[in-house]
Amino acid sequence: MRIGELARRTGVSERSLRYYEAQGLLRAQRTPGGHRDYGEWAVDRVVRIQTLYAAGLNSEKIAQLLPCMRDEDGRPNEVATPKLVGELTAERDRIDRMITELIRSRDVLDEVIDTASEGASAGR
Amino acid sequence: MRIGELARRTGVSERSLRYYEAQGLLRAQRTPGGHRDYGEWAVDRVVRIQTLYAAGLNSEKIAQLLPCMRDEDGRPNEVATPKLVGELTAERDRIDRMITELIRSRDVLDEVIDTASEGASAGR
DNA sequence: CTTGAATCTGACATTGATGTCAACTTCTAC
DNA sequence: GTAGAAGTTGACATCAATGTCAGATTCAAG
Repeated sequence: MRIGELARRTGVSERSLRYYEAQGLLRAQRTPGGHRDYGEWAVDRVVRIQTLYAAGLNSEKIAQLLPCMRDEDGRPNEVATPKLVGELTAERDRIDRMITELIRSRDVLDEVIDTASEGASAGR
Repeated sequence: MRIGELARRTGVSERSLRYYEAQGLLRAQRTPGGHRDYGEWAVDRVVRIQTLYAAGLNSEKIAQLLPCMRDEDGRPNEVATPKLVGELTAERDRIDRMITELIRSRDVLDEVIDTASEGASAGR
């Protein structure tokens, strides 16, 4: 498929897809005329990239991590080096702390929302 | 206390504290000479601000939200308007989705880390 | 008073993914 | 072959919190 379809199917802009390629996250075959041509696997790949970006990893870490991830149908292409494992562990812990903080923030919002809703239904 | 001490005690840079003030998030008394003078309450306030920033809220939302939060010792100073409640609910749901995504990312990292660790201890 | 630490304001830089625009090329359907 | 849709590259803009620097002022202690 070409870039337009991939963008539509993943909800990611063409601009970002080209950026991913520049970052070494997403390779594409080229047509004789130079247009990018993606296989079905690209959809899954883009979703993964987005998820990892959302978790606060930068392009470089994602580029190192992707080949170590298990495909739905197979084994990883690479195994993380000890250095990478160390960095990923740090990321993991960061994400863990972030989850804790987010839960706290969510609880705060819930309380404010609840308070306002109670106040709206009765003059407590 | 003055800005240096507040920065030290909260781990937030002086630059950011001044920025919070400019955004209407953090008020300060002023000495006759114009230096900022904070009460003890400021420490807690800054921590809250940081937590909400980490949750992806922008300055404007935080400014609206802060007066609706319950102080440790008392009731909120304001109750959220219906409009604000709507916006906060959207934020709450966004945070909720983000937590789900983060957990997924954390799991992915754990798997990659575990795979590499297994491989290091035995040739499986 | 003096001196050095701390603070003030204001300006400019940074970061990194993404938006947007321009000029050009390729593809597809007629 | 031709028109219009879709794709290409490259450049510049954006956003928002924070870093950093400069020059001036204030504070606190001797």
